[in-house]
Amino acid sequence: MKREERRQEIINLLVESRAVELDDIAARFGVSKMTIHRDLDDLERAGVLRKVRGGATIDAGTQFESDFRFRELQEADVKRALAETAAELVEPGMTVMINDGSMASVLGDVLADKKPITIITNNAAIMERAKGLSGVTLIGLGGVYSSKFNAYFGIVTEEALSRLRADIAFISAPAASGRLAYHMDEAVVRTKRAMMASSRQTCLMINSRRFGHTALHVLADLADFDTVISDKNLPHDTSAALDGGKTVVHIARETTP
Amino acid sequence: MKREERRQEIINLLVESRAVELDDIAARFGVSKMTIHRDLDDLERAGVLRKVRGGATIDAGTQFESDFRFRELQEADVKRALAETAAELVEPGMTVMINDGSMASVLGDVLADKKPITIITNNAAIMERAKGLSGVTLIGLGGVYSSKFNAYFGIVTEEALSRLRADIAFISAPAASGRLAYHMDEAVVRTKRAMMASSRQTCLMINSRRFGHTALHVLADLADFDTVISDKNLPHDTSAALDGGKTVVHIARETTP
DNA sequence: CACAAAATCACAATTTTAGTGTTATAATGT
DNA sequence: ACATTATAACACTAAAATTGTGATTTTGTG
Repeated sequence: MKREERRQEIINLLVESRAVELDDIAARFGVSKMTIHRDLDDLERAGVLRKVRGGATIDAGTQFESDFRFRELQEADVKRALAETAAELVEPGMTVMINDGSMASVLGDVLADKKPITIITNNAAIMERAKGLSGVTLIGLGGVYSSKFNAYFGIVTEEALSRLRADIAFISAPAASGRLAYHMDEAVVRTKRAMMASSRQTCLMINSRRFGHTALHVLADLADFDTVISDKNLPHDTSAALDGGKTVVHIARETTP
Repeated sequence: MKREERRQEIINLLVESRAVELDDIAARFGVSKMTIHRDLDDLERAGVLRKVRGGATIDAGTQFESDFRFRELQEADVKRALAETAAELVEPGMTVMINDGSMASVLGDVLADKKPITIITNNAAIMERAKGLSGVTLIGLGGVYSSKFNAYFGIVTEEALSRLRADIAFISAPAASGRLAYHMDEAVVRTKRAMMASSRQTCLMINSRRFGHTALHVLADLADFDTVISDKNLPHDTSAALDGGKTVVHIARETTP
């Protein structure tokens, strides 16, 4: 087991049980306590957890859940599966919009294979990676940078979007319930909506775990999207509610069982 | 001597003599020819030189001089001196625009001390570094990414600028002669001009070595700027031509004699 | 076209770096 | 006060990066 896997596992444990004990995880992974100390120190520096005597806890509810670096680490396999399913909607030569979020950054990587391609995004992680690639025309959206989301937002972003048009927009959301998707931040909602308005087709990418939660602002009705991509645990009521409408639901198949 | 030092030295040799011989540099650094081959291959991939049989040459005038990664390495001391002089024009709380170019990126770093500050830029290097800083509000301009300049340009950039207003704009130029500054790329010229138009004050930062050259497009008359910052080798005819006008000329003092 | 010089390739040898464990010392909570 | 837990310093190991060697291919030139 590699270092990063171990750290990912520690995070998973934390998400489930809110707290972990140092001795416990050292034994579980068969490494020394010192190594676990170092893991926890680094994860603390990254803002993912809080070290306490004898272990670590998660700062649930607050900063943490909306923290980019945390989400960056979470459930990489599901993200990749969704991204690969989404990539099937894209042909070389298309212009795609991709929004903020770690799921979206994974999509950015996957789409690099579809070149030539034009990527329009406000997501700083995608910009950073797409910069170097030949065959990818990168259009950054600009705006006020938000470190919380590692992306750009605001009037500048929205106006830029109003002048652009893409073949398809890939949108992600941190919460959904029934047929509605939610987001806690107004500026982010506005940018996502502007992307949807500027694209011929729209696609929502959402991990099934995000269902059953809500947030302050309604982002959109799932039926507003042409395509919804999720995984096999997508709640039944949601898929039933979309049945018969224009929205096509794709269930990503697991690549790593 | 480490790999990167050796490569930097190869670039320095190349800048001086326009061409280098493979056997020659292999002997000089006491490494095998194979290693030099690999150095040259990588530098060629980075767009810094052109491999020829038996060695390598610099593509003067063309691609090379306008290559970001090359300029990034060159004359770091002069750049820093100019940037520090420029920083004196900035007070905490101000909104500044910074254009593309390696000189500008250095300014970005120096300005980080003046916080709180708002930085508006199309320069990807600055965005990357300013992202992490607290006290710095970063407004990215967006646009089509250009790897040649490591920055964003185009209609999106210009329209964003038309909606913004800064206290001061810092502009740099790769060539100047007499009282005119030049640039080889039309899109870049338009962005620089848009920045000038959207700022209360304008400041040109230019290494004296850039004088005596021209390029396809005239960027601006030096007298259009409120301030011109250069070093002690600024040509006499230029400083004379600005004398008596509104433009203030600052000569950066060398920090490393 | 031949052939010497140069370039490339594939692999082995070497150096460097990242990750981990051990032990000694300091800090902490009850 | 003292049993735990945390930190620091150093040594060891595995992995990755860098370099060199010799075989093989390509290139320019007479």
